[in-house]
Parts: sequence; structure tokens; C-alpha cells
Amino acid sequence: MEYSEKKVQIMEAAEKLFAGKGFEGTSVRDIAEAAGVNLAMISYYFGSKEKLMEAMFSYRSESFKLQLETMIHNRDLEPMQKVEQLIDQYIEKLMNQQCFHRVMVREQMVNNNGLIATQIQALKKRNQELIKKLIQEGQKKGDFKKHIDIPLLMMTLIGTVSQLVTTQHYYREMNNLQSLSEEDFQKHIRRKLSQHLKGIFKAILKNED
Amino acid sequence: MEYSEKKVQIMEAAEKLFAGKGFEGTSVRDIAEAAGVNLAMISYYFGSKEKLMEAMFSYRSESFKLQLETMIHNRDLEPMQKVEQLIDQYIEKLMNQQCFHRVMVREQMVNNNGLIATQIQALKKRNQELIKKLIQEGQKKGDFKKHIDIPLLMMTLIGTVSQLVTTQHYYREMNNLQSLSEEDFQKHIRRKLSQHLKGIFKAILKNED
DNA sequence: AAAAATTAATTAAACGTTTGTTTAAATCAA
DNA sequence: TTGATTTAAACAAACGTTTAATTAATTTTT
Repeated sequence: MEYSEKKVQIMEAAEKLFAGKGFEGTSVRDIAEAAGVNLAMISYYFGSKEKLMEAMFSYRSESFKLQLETMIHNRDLEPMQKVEQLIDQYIEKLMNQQCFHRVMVREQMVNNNGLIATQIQALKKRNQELIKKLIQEGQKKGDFKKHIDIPLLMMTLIGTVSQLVTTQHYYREMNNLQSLSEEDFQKHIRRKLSQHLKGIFKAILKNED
Repeated sequence: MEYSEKKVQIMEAAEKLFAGKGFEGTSVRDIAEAAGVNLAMISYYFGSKEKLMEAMFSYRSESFKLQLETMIHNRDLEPMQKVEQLIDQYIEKLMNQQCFHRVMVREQMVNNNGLIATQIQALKKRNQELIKKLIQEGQKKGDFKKHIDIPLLMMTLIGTVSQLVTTQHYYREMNNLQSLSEEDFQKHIRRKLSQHLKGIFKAILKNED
């Protein structure tokens, strides 16, 4: 599917509204107004509200993929360094696409069998295989422990970042970070997350022989 | 607020529907049908759909609190044992109230300033203070490390469990666990989570001096 | 204890809005 | 002149809520 300027305009307005109020909580009139287009344009371009959601999902899924192919085959990096890059890239992707992430959190809770569920599954599978490769490489080299529960480790990576992103206003208030500017607060979160998750992964993975 | 049998009936039907389709995605007619009552009874008992949500939230919040008071003051338990009990109790609470948890995940994402946000905040604050006490006790005894980022550690505990609960059907499929019965699968998750999180907490907390 | 009066619970129908989508006319660009 | 875009208006369906009438339960009076 090709994305004309108008289409992107509508998809991005829809994404922001879906993230805040949910799919059902957002009317096509809301979307049209936010995108600055006539109500009928949404059906005209996408066919329906549902299909707009699917189009937006496809559009964002593309840029949500982790880009690790070249890094993975780099022989100059230690396995642990690669894992650290994976963590940082995951944090970066998610923090830069917070709206899309919120939409995804909502969508993955409903067990639908549609296009969106398929796309989420593909994203998850890809990520799990990437980290599996990295860890197996580290195990072969003897750097990592033998028995690693990779799916559970993924849950901790994704879950920790996701939890902080979706409840950041609570985190901010409970830890008295209101004095920080929004930009500084976002930087603060990234730094903390990176540090924290690298510590966990090191503790879980590293062989102390 | 007192909870008559009919009220509970309606609240529990609403909870299940809200968990699956969201607040806006669920109609009061859906709720009435699922609860086996007349449509008008919802306004009659609760005033409105919104107030039904609030009532349900108060109702569930009560039983969602961790019960750790007596355990915390038990002098026969090591700090690490207490932390392990906290982890197990958290897993238990969340796994036993998966519907309510899903509703909460959705609600946490919208930055509303109403009754529900206040209740979520109170729950979070309580839990954070409980774990803070436990960790500080361990630090005093010299069992735990000096510098622990407690809020981040909470994110990992809550985030990991939450991520697995909200995406369990993906987890099940990706790890070929479809042969397990639903009951066995739930047990499997609990066991894995407990093991995994205790490992992480031990690695992060334990002093190796 | 029976009858009457009062309150509570339940119902089907209707209310006015809002919903997603479609239409047909109007405007624009090629 | 043709085809793509944009518009305001209209559509039926679904929404949350209210109404007024009816039934059930409880309390008061005899």
C-alpha cells in the first residue's frame, strides 16, 4: 500500500487518538477534525474506520522493527555488547513510538484473529528469534550460562519498558520528578531503563566460571 | 458502598466485558444481557455506565491489595525469603484477577484525574512502600546491596507479570504449549514467572561480600 | 394474623444523541 | 472533458439514559 501525504496525515492523527482514548473511544469525526480533513475522506481513502486502523498498523509496524542484522554478524563485538545494543535499540524504538506502542498494548489484549494480530505475532516472533541468536552465540563462546529461559527474558525486557512507558505519569509523580522538563524526563527514563535492564541481563546471562 | 447480590452480578459481568472489549467497546446492553438483568437496572443501581465502572474498580481494588503486614514483621524470615513471598503473592493476585488487571492496564494509559486514577495511584504507592520496607530491612542487615533502584525494580516485577498475562496467547503459541490444558498452562506460567523473577531479584539485591 | 399502605425492584418502550457510512453535488487538476 | 478529490447533508443503527407502568417485597395498621 502506498502512503500519500493525506493518508499519512489521517493515520498519524488516528494513531494519537487511538493511543489516548482507544479505538472504540475515538470517533471518525474526532479523527477527521484532528487531521483537518472532511469526515467522508476517511471512508474515501481507507474504506472504513477498521481498515484505517489496519493501515495505520501496517504503516507503523514497518518502522517498528528492530534493525540488528548487520550488528549481529559483526565479529568485533562481544555477545554481551550485542545484547546491550539490543536493549538500547528496543528502548529507543519504544520510546520514540509511544503512541503506537499504546495502541499495540490495547490490541494485544484482545484475542482477535485479524490482520493486526498476525502483524503483532510476526513482530514478536522476529524479536524472539533475534535475541535467541544472540544468546546462543554467547553460549557457544562460553560467555553465557547454559540454561536461559529466553521467552521469559523477553517478557522482562518488553514488560519493564512497556510498564514504564504506559504508567510514566504515575512514575513521575511517585518519584518527585515533576521539576524535570518533559524532554529531560524522557531522557531520564531512557538512561534508567538502559542501566537497569543491562544489569539484569548481565546477571541472568553471564557465566561466572 | 454495600454490594448486594445483584450489584455484584452486574459488576462481575461488566468487568469481564471491559477486560475483553474495553469500556467504550462495551455497551450497557451487553452488560445487562451478560448479567441477566434488565437494561434499566444498571442506571437504577449505579446511576450510569461510568459510575458502574468506578464501583467495580472500588470493589476489586479492595481484594487486589497485597496482604503482607504480618509477614513483614515476622522475625523468623530472612529478608530474601520475604522478597520471595512478595513476588509469589504478586503473581498470585494478578493471575487470579486477570480480567481486573486488563481493565487496569487500559485505564492506566489514559491520564484521567478521576476516582479511578486516584485508586490506581494508591495501590501503586502502597506496593512501592511495602517493597521499600523489605529492601531497606535487607540492607540494614547487610544482606542486600546498598544502591537499589526500587521504582525500576517494581517496574520489572509488575511489567514482567503484566506482559505475560496480557500476551499469554502469543506466548502459548510461540512456545508450542497448545497441548497443555488451560489449567496446566496457567500453572506453568505461575511456576516460570516465580522462578524467573526470584532469580532476577536475587541477582539484583544480594550482596556478594 | 390479615389487610392495607408503602417502598423497592423490574420491565418494555421511548428519548434524544452519537455512531460509522453513504450519497450526490461541487470543486479541482490533468 | 475526464477523472480524482472534497464537501455538506442524510442514512439507519446503536448508544446511554429516562420514563411510566407493573410486580414483588416490606412495613404499618387494624
